[in-house]
Amino acid sequence: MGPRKDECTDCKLKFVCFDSLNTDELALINENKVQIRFKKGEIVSKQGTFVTHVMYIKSGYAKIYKETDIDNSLILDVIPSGRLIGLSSLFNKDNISRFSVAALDETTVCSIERSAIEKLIHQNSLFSENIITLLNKSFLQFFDKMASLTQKQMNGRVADALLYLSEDIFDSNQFKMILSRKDLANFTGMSMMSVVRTLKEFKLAEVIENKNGFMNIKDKAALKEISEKG
Amino acid sequence: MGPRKDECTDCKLKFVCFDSLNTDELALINENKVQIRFKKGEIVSKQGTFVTHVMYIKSGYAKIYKETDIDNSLILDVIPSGRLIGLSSLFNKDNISRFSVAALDETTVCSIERSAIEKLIHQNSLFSENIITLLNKSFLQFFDKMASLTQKQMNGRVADALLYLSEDIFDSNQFKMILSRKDLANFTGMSMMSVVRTLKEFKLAEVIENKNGFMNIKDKAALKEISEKG
DNA sequence: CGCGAGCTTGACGTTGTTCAACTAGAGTGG
DNA sequence: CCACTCTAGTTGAACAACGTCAAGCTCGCG
Repeated sequence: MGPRKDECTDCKLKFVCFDSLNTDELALINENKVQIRFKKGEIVSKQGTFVTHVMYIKSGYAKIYKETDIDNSLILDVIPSGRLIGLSSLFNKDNISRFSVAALDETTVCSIERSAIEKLIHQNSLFSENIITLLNKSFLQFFDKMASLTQKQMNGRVADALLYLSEDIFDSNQFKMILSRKDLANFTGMSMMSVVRTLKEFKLAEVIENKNGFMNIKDKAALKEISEKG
Repeated sequence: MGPRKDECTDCKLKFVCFDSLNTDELALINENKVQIRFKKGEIVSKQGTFVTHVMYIKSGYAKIYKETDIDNSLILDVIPSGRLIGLSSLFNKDNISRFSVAALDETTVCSIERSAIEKLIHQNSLFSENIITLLNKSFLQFFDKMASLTQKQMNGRVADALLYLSEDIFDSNQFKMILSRKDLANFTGMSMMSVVRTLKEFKLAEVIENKNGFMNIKDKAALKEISEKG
């Protein structure tokens, strides 16, 4: 978890909105960022602290979660590499973070000064458009998640979570289970025991396979049907 | 519900982000907008259609909702006058609306060409900042709503809904109940019957009063306590 | 080999939904 | 002005969904 400097200009991973920046602008980002490695489980950013940075996930995975009660939280989203965290705090007068971020695996984060991003939004309208596009993508995604959480029951919600991991995060039917059962519970708004029972049902129905910390979606069609039936 | 032209430049109601526009820019909005009146219950914009406009609520109230099943929906938000709807569709390639909008009362809407707003975002960075600020305010609000819906049980969710109406929409302890029981159910993720029972409890505990379509919050402290206990 | 964290299981209790019957009030036509 | 109808709201009883509790398991690690 030591700070480190890599050049943004050389970064092969720069994504979406960074495309619209010229060399000078990338240099501004470069001067105002720190690269940090986190181990699995480490907290990247803590709810209630001041938001001074936007985080770019260079490699690994992170979860964004709201801490509600002790021992209870809500995972708002799972973030793979190539995506930004904390855009929703831009231009926010009340500077206090409304959520925490933690690494779900060995994860490298570029922590970029918020003010640098805000400056670029002012001077580069294409960058600004890209930021708005990114925000709006998450927006629509959250609407769907909200509908899933409120309108579906356990089978449907677990199916949605697995499909989300498979399609949006890993783009594969087989993936490492970076979410613990407790995490899955907090992601679906269920108790851990209910998650376990639901996964067991799926396993018995031969819809999924789950061994050694890996998830294998054997029958995606069935999973989609479960998701749609609610 | 006939179209009509009022001058944006004269509009006393122009809000937040429109402050940052100069006379020419306001004129662009003016040339690309239509003002429409809706009666209570009328649909302003329908899920599944193409998004071509951003809507400004000039007077009245609207609900934004996702239609899930027949006879079931989820109210994402209630919008009072002075606010914009449809910002989340800006710069979205996939142009199809993910939610419906309906009037909750006699409501006047200014329907503004999406492309005009997008053009202004490109040419006026302060406007662009204001749009991002607005988007982010809703973002943080949705996080809270999601936490409420998933972590609290009925009493807490109904309390949250009433507090939201009281504090964020009407800014008063007494207000016209623009949401029907069914609406309240779709807003809190409950069945209508459970909403009725919960409100009855609140009435018996003298926390609220509810007659002739008006809601009166008699004991806000108690309501807040219910909200916090979950 | 033993310890502990994460996971699994079953029995049980609570929460909230469903169904069905009923009521109140608003609008309609005679 | 009165029945008539229609919709929104209300109520209770039965039931399903889900969480809680407590016990036991598994596997990696010292």
